[in-house]
Amino acid sequence: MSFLQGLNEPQRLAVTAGDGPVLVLAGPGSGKTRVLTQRIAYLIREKRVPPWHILAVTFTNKAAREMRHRIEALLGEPPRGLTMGTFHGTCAAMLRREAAHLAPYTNEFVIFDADDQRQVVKQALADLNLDDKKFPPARMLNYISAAKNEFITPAEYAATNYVSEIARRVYAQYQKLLQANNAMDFDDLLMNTLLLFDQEPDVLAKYQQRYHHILVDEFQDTNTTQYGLLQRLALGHGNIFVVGDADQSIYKWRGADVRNINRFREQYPAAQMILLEQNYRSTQIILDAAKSVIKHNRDRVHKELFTDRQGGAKIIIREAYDDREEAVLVVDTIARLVLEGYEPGDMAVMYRTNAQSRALEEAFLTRGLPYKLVGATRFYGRREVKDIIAYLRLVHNPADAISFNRIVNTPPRGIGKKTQEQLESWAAANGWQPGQALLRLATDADVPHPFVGRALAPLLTFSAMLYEWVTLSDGSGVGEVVDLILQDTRYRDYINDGTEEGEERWANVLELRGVANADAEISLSAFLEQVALVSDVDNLEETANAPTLLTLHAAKGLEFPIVFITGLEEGILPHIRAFEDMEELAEERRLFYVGLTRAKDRLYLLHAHRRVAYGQADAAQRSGFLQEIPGELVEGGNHGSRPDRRGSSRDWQWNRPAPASINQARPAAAGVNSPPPPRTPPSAAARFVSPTTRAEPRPEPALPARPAYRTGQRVRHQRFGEGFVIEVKRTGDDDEIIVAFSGEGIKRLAASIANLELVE
DNA sequence: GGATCTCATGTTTTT
DNA sequence: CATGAGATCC
Repeated sequence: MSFLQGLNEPQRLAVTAGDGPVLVLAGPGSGKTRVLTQRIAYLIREKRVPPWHILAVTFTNKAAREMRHRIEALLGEPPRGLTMGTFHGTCAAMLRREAAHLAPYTNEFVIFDADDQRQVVKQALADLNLDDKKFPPARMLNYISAAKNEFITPAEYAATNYVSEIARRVYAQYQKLLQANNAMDFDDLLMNTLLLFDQEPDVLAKYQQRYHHILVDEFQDTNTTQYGLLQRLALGHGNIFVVGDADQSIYKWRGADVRNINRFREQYPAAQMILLEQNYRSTQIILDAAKSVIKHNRDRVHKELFTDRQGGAKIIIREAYDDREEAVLVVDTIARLVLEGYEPGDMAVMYRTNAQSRALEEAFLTRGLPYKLVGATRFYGRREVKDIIAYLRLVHNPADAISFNRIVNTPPRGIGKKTQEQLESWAAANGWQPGQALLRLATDADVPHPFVGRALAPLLTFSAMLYEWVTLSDGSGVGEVVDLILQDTRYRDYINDGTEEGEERWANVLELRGVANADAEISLSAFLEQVALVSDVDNLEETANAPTLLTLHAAKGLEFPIVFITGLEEGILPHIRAFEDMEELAEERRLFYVGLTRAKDRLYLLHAHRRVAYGQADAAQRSGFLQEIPGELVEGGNHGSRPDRRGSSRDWQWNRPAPASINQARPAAAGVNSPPPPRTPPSAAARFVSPTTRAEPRPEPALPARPAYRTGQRVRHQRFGEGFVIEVKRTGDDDEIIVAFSGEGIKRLAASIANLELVE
């Protein structure tokens, strides 16, 4: 029984638990993924449960993929028929299969993302003659989403005040529009599945009979609707195995309800409860810090987490002058740790908001170091990518008015506002959506229509194109359809305007084309579903050996030997929006806790003295959460405000970090040209690196040596090739060198980074 | 009809 | 700052 080996007692209990409800409360790093995968393997191998009788739900596609691989490794063969995926993905599949019960939906329904949702809300507001200034679409969407997460239909929606009464009406109209577009939003996937279960007992019975065992990961982040789905499916056999950790609940804002854990215990009083308290991930120091922090939350069930990894490197807390400097500190430290033998891919930098990635990216780019970025401007959120997907969606589902509106005149083809209005009213009069109306023009030459004069020609052209694509899509690969669309619309000319940005956009289009071509067999429908449901973490490349930049939310479920958490300031973490509400503050603390517990070996916590927001720098205050870490766990102690720096009249030591590039980071490379040994404090980078990371005490590193660049000097650059120096600017600690390269034009380079070779 | 400009406006976290 | 909406001009 290889898959029971190496399990501790509670893990073994969980893996081999008998039938009936089981609740596993699993601390961070306690091997919950292991328990889930091994239990599935155990059920299949030992209990002779056919894989198709098992449903396993995870939070991300990536987690699902990983678990499937691990199960396959345990079994020695793929678990054929096992249903494993996200709630959304699993529900989408069921809805697609049961579309016959979903009128007016057809099985060609599309999934609308946040952008599309906003468009629909705006349309709904317009339909109801409501001012979208007074009722911002984003706010309306919050109401709508909250309702759906609570499994409340428009008819059941109880308005308690003026705004929620408006929200109720908008919600109702919004749903109508979605149906007219044959579209569902993310929440609908869950909600409509649950509605289907409740309205069609036969359908529910079918799935109850199919799934004898249900396993759920990240149970603390389920919402009411998801709970309802699980509860319905488990009626009867009651074989529901859930794993979660209330301390890692960080999606309350998305409708997740930690109380589902209590609800579960009430609903299944006989449920076995198993605590996983041994942490296999972090050092004692890191675990102790995390425990000290989370202890400040009230009303939580105490877990006694422990680890065998006694001791460990102390936690390093540093203040930078501003966010740019903070980023440089991080990158400097990463470069140094790499020199010490750590793999770049072993490191992650985490932050509260996506906007914070910017400074970090710049620091990496300046250094010429690669990084992996999760989120921010996600690939599938890019304008050009969304355009192409909108074309595909329209081909797939001509009723999709949102996609139609997006591309009807993109690229511009002479179908302006007025023509669009005309088209819309003509379509409405016939009970069509605009896309369907347009197709009529191509398929039915005699159809009476109101278009005359200038508007007619572009409409007919576009109509013929759309018809051509629809025809082609029947029986051809997605890639071919994409190619024809790109060709017909001359999309490249439109997007690639000769600027660097245009190049990039076109490259993104080509990348999407690559995705479409990757699988020759995939249907348009499956392709669209796939691109709608991927998350950023799903696309996280394992292979590239580079540090990962990601939000604390995205970090959930991941682990790294070395973790940096930046922006530990009041207003950032905890976020300013959480100040008023104790519950939200507790969630911010859990978020911090999640970040802390991602680290295996080393933890660096950073905050800045000034932070740029809205393009303006403001004084920032150290996060109160930092105070919750005991001083003995922190390198040099945990001093709230550090007297040696605070109150010093000048921040000069932060003004310009000495860039210690990888090539020059060898300590004290004092050459002939180097300045005298610093009376000045060491560079920011040097101060940041913990002394414990060094084998022995050594002199403070000197600033990098400065080779003698002179105007006219011929130099060679690794990437740019040969050129000659036009100008040398001595600036503070570094020289800026302006070089004219024969092939690449004029570049400004930082001497310490560029690593120029002198050419005779 | 379309391009370009200004202005204001607001940023958490995401399947 | 960065995006979006609205106005203005071609």
